[in-house]
Amino acid sequence: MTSNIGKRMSREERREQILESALKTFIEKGYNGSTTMDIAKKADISEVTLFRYFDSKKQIFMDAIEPILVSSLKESLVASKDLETIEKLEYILKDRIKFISKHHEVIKLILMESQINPEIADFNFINQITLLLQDLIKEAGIDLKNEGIPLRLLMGSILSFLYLPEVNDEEINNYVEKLINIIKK
Amino acid sequence: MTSNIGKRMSREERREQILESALKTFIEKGYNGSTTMDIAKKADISEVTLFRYFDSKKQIFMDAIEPILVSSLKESLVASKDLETIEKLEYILKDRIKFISKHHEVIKLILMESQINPEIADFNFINQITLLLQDLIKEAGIDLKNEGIPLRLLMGSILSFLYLPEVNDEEINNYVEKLINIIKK
DNA sequence: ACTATATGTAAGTAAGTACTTACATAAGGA
DNA sequence: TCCTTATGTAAGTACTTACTTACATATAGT
Repeated sequence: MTSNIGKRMSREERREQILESALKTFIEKGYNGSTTMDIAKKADISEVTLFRYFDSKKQIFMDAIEPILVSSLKESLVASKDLETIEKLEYILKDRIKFISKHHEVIKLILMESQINPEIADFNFINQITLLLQDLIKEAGIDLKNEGIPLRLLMGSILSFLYLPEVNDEEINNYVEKLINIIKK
Repeated sequence: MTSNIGKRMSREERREQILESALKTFIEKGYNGSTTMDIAKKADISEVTLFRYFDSKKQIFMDAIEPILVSSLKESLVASKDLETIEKLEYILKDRIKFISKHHEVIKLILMESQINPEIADFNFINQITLLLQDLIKEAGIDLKNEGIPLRLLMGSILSFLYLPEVNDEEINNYVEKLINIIKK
C-alpha cells in the first residue's frame, strides 16, 4: 500500500463519507455522467472498497438522496399546531423555503433525475409539493376558485429559491411575509 | 435491404427529422442517457445513416436544442415598441410565458443539462433570463429597491409554468394581468 | 439509360464502465 | 499476541457505446 495513513475509518463513518462524496459527484455530473470511479476518487478510496459498502451505483444514488428527499416533503410540524391557519401557512413556507434554499443543489438533482429516471419519477416530487401546497391553501381559507393563482404563486416562489438561491434567512422571512400579504386578498 | 419503401428523404427533410427524433430522445433520457442507437431507432433509420448527417452526438444535441435556446432568450420585439413600459412588460411576459409553456420539455432539458454540461452551462440560461427581467423591471419603473421581490415573483412565475405547464393562452393572460397588478404597487 | 444520392447491412475498433475475484497488509481491540 | 476489520493492488469479465469502413442497392432526376 502507498499511503494508507489516516484513511482507516469505522464502517459507519466510511459509509457516510462515501455517500457525501457520491452526492457531490452526482450533483456535478448527474447520475448517468457519474462513474463509480469518480465517486471512489472523490471519497479518496479505491473502487473495490466502494463496492464493499454498496451493491450497486443505483443503490448509492438512492441512499445518497434519500435523507433530503424524505425531509423536503415532510411538513415542519414543530410548533405549527398552535398557530392560526394563515400563520401556519406562513410558518411552514418560511421553514420549507429555508430548507430548499439550503439544499438547492440536491433538490435540483432530484428534479433533474425525476425527468429521466423512472424510479425517481415515481416519487412524484412536484406532484407531492403541489398537493401539500393545495392543502395549506385550503386550510388557510384562501380562495381556491381563484383559478389556481395562489398555488402558482407559491410553487413559483419555491422554484425561484431553487434557481436564485443566494439568500439568507432574513430575506426569506421578508419575502414570505410580503407574499402572504399578496395572497391573503 | 428489407423494407426501404417510403423511407427515402431529401437531405434537408432527413436532417430535420433526425433532429426531431433526437430532441424527443434527449427529453426522455437526458444527454448521457441517450445513445446514438436510441436516436437512430426513433428516427427509423440506421445508426450509420445518422452519422452521415452529423459528426458526433454532441453536435446532434447542440443542433437540436439551438432553435429553442435562441428563441427563448429573444425578446418579442414585435409590436412591443409602441407600448407604454408597464404594458410592454405585460406583453412580453405573456408572450414569453406562452413560449415557455409550449416548449417546457425542451427548456427543462436545457436547464437540466446546464447543471452538468459545461458547454450548456456557458449559455448562462438562468442568468440571461434574470438580466432580461431586471431590464424590464427597470424600464417599467418598478421599485428595484424592493429587495428584489418583483424579480423573484417574475422568475418564479416563469419557472412555475415550466413545472405546472398544463394551461391555455387564456389562463396565461389572466395570470400575467393579475401578476402585473400585484407588482405595480 | 445513366448517374448522383440516400440508405442499408455487416463488421469492426477503441474506449469506457459496473462490478468481481484473489490475494496481501496494516490497524485496533480483546 | 491474536484475530477481526478495513483497505489496498492487480487483474479480469462482460457489456455498452461512439464512431468507422467497406460494400451493396434502390430511387429520383436528367
